Amino acid sequence: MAYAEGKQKLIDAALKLSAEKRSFANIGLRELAREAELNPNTFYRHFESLDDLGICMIEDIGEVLSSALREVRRQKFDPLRVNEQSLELFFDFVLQYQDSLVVAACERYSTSPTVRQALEARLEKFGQEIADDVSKMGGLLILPRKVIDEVMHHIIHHCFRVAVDYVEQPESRKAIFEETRRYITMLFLGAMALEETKQ
Amino acid sequence: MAYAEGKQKLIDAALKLSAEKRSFANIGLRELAREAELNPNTFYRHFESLDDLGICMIEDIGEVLSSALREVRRQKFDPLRVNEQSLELFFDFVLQYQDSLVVAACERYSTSPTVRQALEARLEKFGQEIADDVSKMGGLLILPRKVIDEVMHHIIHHCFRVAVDYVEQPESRKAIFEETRRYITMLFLGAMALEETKQ
DNA sequence: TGTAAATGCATACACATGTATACTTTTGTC
DNA sequence: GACAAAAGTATACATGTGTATGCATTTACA
Repeated sequence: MAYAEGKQKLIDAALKLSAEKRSFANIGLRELAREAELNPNTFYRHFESLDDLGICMIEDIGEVLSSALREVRRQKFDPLRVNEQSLELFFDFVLQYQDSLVVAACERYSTSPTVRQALEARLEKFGQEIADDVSKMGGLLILPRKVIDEVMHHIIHHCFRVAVDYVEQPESRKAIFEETRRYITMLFLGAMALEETKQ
Repeated sequence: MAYAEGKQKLIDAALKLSAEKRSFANIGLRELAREAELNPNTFYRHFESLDDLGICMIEDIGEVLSSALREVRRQKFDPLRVNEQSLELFFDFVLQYQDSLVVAACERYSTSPTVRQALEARLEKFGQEIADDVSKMGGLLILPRKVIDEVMHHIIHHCFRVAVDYVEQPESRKAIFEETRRYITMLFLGAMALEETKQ
């Protein structure tokens, strides 16, 4: 087994409560145990502090997102002609892993520097993975890898930001979808224009 | 007088503690009173709940930012040739009102929906004010107002996001500055390119 | 200046929290 | 099957919290 049953239960409880509250910082150890249906003291068997649990939770989220991404990567994705299909894939994925997405978005401003850092590192990695695909794909994109990274960085931040609203405001989904598509197109066009002015 | 002395003290305390903790949600009423050097119960004389105080704090921040913006608006600002001068103005302003900026950035994902909403409204207004200037200025920008609003929306979000790092990582300031400049240029160029493909 | 409202303080209480100590149950291994 | 480690539980305690009640002080204003 990867984790002891209780440990995983506590992590799951943390994820659920964090998503509900949009904050990991003000979750109590007892509250956590209650949600996981465990004795409060069991917490100490697995974690030495709440921060410790926080990092485990982030890693858990990272796993979920990365493995889901592996699926998405199979699809063709042309960022210049961002088609409904590829973005739909992303937003479906948002809905499927709501809690992970919401927590990832919210904890970027976490109270705990350690949690924040762990998350930031994961997000960066996430962006790189997508940038890999984009740069390999080539196509119309003659952008240097460095610029692709830069653009992806912005896109990731945008997507995680709007993901929260996308989850919680079903009536806005269409608008968010469209805004995101425009945004991505805008960024790539801008990046290319900027590149041209250089030469 | 605008506010009773005690009320303002509590708001200031909330701002300070929120910025330190990067979270308003897990501040206690007593903690607040302690920071403000007031009796815990005095809180109830001014606010009916913590949420109530939260909203007052956001409005306070809004005032600070808007009045500061009025200063900045006097300056010429050409987003297409984003020059050091205008961005420096912004980042100076970030450093000057650190706490307000940090809280504004962090509370976008606040636990309390009411606080979140109040903040979002303020930020939107903030973006509009800047868009006013940009669109009046005209210059090379032949973008429709709607598009300017859209671009400003993205820029505001970007700026508030990086503001936190700008405050807390002095060694990254130069990089953040440069990245932001590129970002703004990229967005405007992209918006123009997108507009052209329409015609 | 007198008086009522606004503001602030002291005490008190019930409750939830984090944590320590000691005990029981489950699990894996020789 | 024995036994040690891992996981889970029960009880207890000090501390911090939100809030209620009652009283003191300041402030505004007629």
